[in-house]
Order: sequence, then C-alpha cells, then structure tokens
Amino acid sequence: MRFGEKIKSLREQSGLFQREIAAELKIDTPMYSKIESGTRKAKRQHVLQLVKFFRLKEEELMSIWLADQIIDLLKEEKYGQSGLLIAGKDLYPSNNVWQ
Amino acid sequence: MRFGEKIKSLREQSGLFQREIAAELKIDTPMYSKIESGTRKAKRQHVLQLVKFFRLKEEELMSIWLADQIIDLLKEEKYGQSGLLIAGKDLYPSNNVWQ
DNA sequence: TATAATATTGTCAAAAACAGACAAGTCAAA
DNA sequence: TTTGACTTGTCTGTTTTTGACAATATTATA
Repeated sequence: MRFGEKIKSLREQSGLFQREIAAELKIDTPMYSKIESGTRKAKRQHVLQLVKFFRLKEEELMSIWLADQIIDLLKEEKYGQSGLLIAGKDLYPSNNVWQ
Repeated sequence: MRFGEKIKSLREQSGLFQREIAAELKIDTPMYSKIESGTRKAKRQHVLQLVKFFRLKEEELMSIWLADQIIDLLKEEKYGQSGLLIAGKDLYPSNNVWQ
C-alpha cells in the first residue's frame, strides 16, 4: 500500500474530511488531495504530524513514506532490484536477506 | 562499494587520468572529481557512457548508481530498513527475500 | 433534479535545488 | 621549486519543486 492510500484509509476510518486533515497540516485542501492521490509528496514534517494525529507508531507511517520514495526512484528502472539489494547490503549488512 | 569508488577503481585499473574520463563525459575535471568523491551525482547518461567506455555490462554500473541514490535517501533514516523491505515487496513481489 | 459540500485537476509565480563553469587551492613526483 | 593531477570553493543560470488559487468534477442530500 502506497502512502497516499494509507492516509486516505486512515482518514476514512476516522470519518474525517480532507479539509480537516489539511488544516491540521496547515496546507490547503487541493494540496492534501494531491498527497492522497500520490501526485505530490508529503514532507517529513507532515508525516510526523499525521503520526501524532492518528496516534500511530512512527515506524508505521515513516516506513511507508520512505518506501514510496524508493518506489518512485526505481519503478521505471530495469535494474532496480539489484540496486535495492546492494543498498540493503551496504546499509544493513547484519541482515543477511540481501545475500 | 559506492558509485564514486567504483568508477575511480575502474579508472585506476585502466591507468587513466580524470581529465580523460571527464573529456569522454563532456564535463570538466573538477566536476568529474566530485562525482568520484560522491559530492556530485552522475547523470544517468553519464553512467551509460561509462558502461560503454569501460565495456561493462549495463547492470554492473547502473545497479550501483541506483543503490547510491537509495543509500543517500536512507542513510539518516531510522526506519530505512523497513522502508526498503516494503519497497522491495511492492516492486518485486515474486522475490520472497522481503518476507 | 437542484444545490451544496467535498474532492480533484490545472495553472502559475516564487522558492529551492541543481548543474555547469571557472578560479584557486592542495598534493605528490620529478 | 616547478609541473601535472586532483580537489575545493564559489558563482550564475537552469531546472525542479512548492504553495496558492481558480476552475472543474463528483458525491450526497434536500
């Protein structure tokens, strides 16, 4: 699940309108709409505000937000999978899933 | 190994000067120096030129170049590993390394 | 159906980030 | 101490991103 879908489902579960979340983030409704649809990227600060607002664990939203950016980076790339594994090995060598 | 180190080692193995690679890429030597040191990012086009120049398989250099960008994205991130795994699962679901 | 509220899309100017270019610096070898 | 290779710093023009607003579309409800 991409970041936009995630916050959309959180919002709908809470029975809130975009306007209310947008106000919380101090952005206008069109901007928030674009974040939900994935045509604009949320700022890190917005993610943290949403974590507090929806009372989530930071990792739950941050990891999806980061994944989103990686997906955007690799989605048209032929060698994305190799790149991902190399990055994983470099950053988190103690995890042996990267081979 | 990061992208800059990689092309530096390829260059040194070939016994060439930065000036020669820079000319090939049609950039000046300071710019190329910065790419080797990782303070500037190579363009995709540069990577492809280097693949031809050093007669490499495209995947060998492209995957490192992509990994570099992922590393820059995640290196200060607390939840980078989770993000990486989520992205992997989303992009390449048939590979089960992402759990 | 009419209308009101919600949500989406399009556009544009301002701001931020980035690339290219050059000058000036360091460093090592001769 | 001079030369050549490399690095660092800075400036400017370009590209990209952002925020704001207008306009349109969609949905809910009277």
